[in-house]
Amino acid sequence: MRRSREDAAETRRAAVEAAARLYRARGLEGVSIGDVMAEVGMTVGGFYRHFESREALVAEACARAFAESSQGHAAAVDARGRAQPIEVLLARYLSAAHRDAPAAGCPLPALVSELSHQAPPVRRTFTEGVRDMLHGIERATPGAGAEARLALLASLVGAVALARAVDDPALRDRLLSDTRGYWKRRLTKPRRRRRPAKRSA
Amino acid sequence: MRRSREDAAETRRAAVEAAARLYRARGLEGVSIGDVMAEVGMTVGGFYRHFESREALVAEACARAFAESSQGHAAAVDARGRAQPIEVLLARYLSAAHRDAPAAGCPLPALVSELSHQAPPVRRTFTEGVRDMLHGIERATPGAGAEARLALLASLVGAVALARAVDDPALRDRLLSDTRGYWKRRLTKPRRRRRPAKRSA
DNA sequence: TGTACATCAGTGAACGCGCGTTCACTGATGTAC
DNA sequence: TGTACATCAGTGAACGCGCGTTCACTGATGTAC
Repeated sequence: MRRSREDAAETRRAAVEAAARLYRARGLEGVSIGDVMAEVGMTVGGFYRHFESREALVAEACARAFAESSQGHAAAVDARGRAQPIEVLLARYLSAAHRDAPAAGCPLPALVSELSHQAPPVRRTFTEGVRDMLHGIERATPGAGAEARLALLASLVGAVALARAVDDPALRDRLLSDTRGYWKRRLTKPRRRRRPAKRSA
Repeated sequence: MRRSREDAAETRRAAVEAAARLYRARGLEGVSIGDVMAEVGMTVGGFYRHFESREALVAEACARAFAESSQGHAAAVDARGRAQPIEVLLARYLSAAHRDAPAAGCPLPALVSELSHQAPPVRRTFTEGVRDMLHGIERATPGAGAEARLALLASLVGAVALARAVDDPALRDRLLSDTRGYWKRRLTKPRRRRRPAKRSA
């Protein structure tokens, strides 16, 4: 039952996309090759026509997940190429919608603590993803220092990961809203609408 | 080969302790019951004399890991029961030593992203651990607001988890030191050695 | 205190299961003439 | 353009393996008298 080259390429693409979703939703250990192939309507056997090993798929799916999600909130660049204000990034990243839909969200909170046990190629991909997100933050916080940016990155990832892990609804919400409130105040305090007003003039 | 009641209790205790270490080091999916029993010098069969199931051990080992680690840096209480200053908590939690020894460290960064896939009892235990750590932070930051404390909690967990996940040594260090630098400045800015100095007196 | 027996902590083999990977096979697609 | 053949995407069964759990067994410990 050979398929055309286009069909085959599409199968491969769909498998990577499905894996990128499933891994974020259930974790790297929670998804088998059979799960991924079933998701694209095929059986396990065909997998090895497209990928050398399970690990190869994991690495590729991670890369794809980062690409997808940085087109979303993390990119912080709008349709006209302007950096989006930090408020938008905070509101999107630290939203209940993001917390409740890991399959379509940022791979960082979904996979952080599994990653130290992964093979080098996967960790390399992940590291690139962290750098990408840091660049997004830099674009969105022109006035902030390097330390604040790293602390913000850690805070975003930690808040979403914790909000997903915890089982108390109130705490799940507070983790997001308080973290959002803190950084919004910190990073938009000056409120320079036109110019900063002099202190007593 | 029956053992005395004391020996049996010690076996159980040692198994929980070993599991608490192994789970933090290798993740919940990376440790089998055989691994845990081998660590205490026994074979798999004996396991079910002490625990109802694997899941029961996971929940208990999580609780134990939190108890251990809150006696360490997270407690923020010294030998005389005084709350330790926030600098000490930051320096310990965001240290290379903590990053490089997950087996003895805080379970939060070690297990966060695996937790949303765990059974209810494990998540409940974990949630308690998050609350404990938040209380530790509250004791160490008497002047801070609720939002800052949640943001700090998220930042601590995120920074250590990311620092472990990433494979670039420079970034591994920056995640810790910049996050530490940011919060130290934020939370100890006033520098009131004795009293705050009046602005122009 | 001493003896007889029940208990049960730990052993090690066995179970069913799901996993990653391999393989002989099939038949539509691609290619050479 | 038409035909003959090689290619190879996908199938489905099989493999070896490690896992969580069960079980008959063992012999030291605990208990009843």
